[in-house]
Amino acid sequence: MEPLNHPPLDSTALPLVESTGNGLTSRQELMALLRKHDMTPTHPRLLIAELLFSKHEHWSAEKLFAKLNQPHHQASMATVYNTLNLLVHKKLLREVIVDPVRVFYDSNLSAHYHLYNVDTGELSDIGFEELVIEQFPSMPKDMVTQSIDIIVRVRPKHKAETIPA
Amino acid sequence: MEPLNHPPLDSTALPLVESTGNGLTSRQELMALLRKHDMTPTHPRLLIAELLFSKHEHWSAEKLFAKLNQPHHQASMATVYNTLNLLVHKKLLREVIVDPVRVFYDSNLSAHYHLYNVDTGELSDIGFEELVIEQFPSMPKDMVTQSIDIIVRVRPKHKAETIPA
DNA sequence: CTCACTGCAAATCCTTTGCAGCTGC
DNA sequence: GCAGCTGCAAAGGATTTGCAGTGAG
Repeated sequence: MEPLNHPPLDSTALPLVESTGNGLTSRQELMALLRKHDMTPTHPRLLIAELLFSKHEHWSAEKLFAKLNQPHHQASMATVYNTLNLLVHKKLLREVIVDPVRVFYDSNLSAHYHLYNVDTGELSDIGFEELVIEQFPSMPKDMVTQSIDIIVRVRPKHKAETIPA
Repeated sequence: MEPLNHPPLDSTALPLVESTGNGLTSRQELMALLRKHDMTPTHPRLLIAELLFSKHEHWSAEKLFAKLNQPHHQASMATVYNTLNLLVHKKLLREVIVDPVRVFYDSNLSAHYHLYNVDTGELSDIGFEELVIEQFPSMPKDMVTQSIDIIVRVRPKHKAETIPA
């Protein structure tokens, strides 16, 4: 899925690999993926990559760490963060900033947007076709668009607003 | 400036007051504003409100604190945070989350979007008319849209990408 | 006078870093 | 074997909190 009516994105902002997610990527494929991006395919990294790339899902560092700390799975928090940051820099992973205290990582690199349930902290996708931008502002000269993040914050209709103090 | 082709926003998500910013709001007006929202108009709060509401600008807690700590201006960091959070809850201020480590506060409550310069950390406005959403996804039933945050991340064309490790 | 607000400092939370030991190739 | 990676624990930075003192009405 390529940007259609998007303004031109900086080419380096586009995925450097074919969309990795979705399928159950095999061990071999994961190793190849890491190697291709100059990352030594170590055990912890493979475990992390397996979770991230086997299926499009939104992960937080904490959630990932919790999942890893099951039998046969392990990596330290530091390694989880290191690997996540590395994957983001390598553009194999997208950082979704919805809340200063809740950063999500998304292996879905195709153009899409996000729906954030403020009540539950749940994050879900809005397909690229579901939200159409017709007119886009002209960019300042010498500037390139790196990404367009759209977050639609929703909450349950019934839930009364909590306004403290 | 009212939403035009936006999907209907939850009414409580709309400004409860006439757009306060822009003009140089007087001391009296600021006191009235705070009182109207059940906030005791104390000295520190007035100083903070003065900076926030006299002109549409993007403030971080830190920047605000720095500005306050000049002669005749003072408030502790705790009070700055307390006041900012309070104003956000009262919907007199909008939180703009662009970076987990860089939260901005915006007194411009009218519908608009943001342009974030990744290189300098500078945040600027994209007018509501400059970016037109033509098609909007249908919301899950029982859900109301609280806000639509659009952040266009840009960086200087010339600047080489920094990919560590 | 009273309740709410303030400021300080300590506490939290998430994330990063320093560094010694381990591991992929 | 050696560079690169890991884990631990300590450091860091931003925000929050506890609490005694202060000030608005």
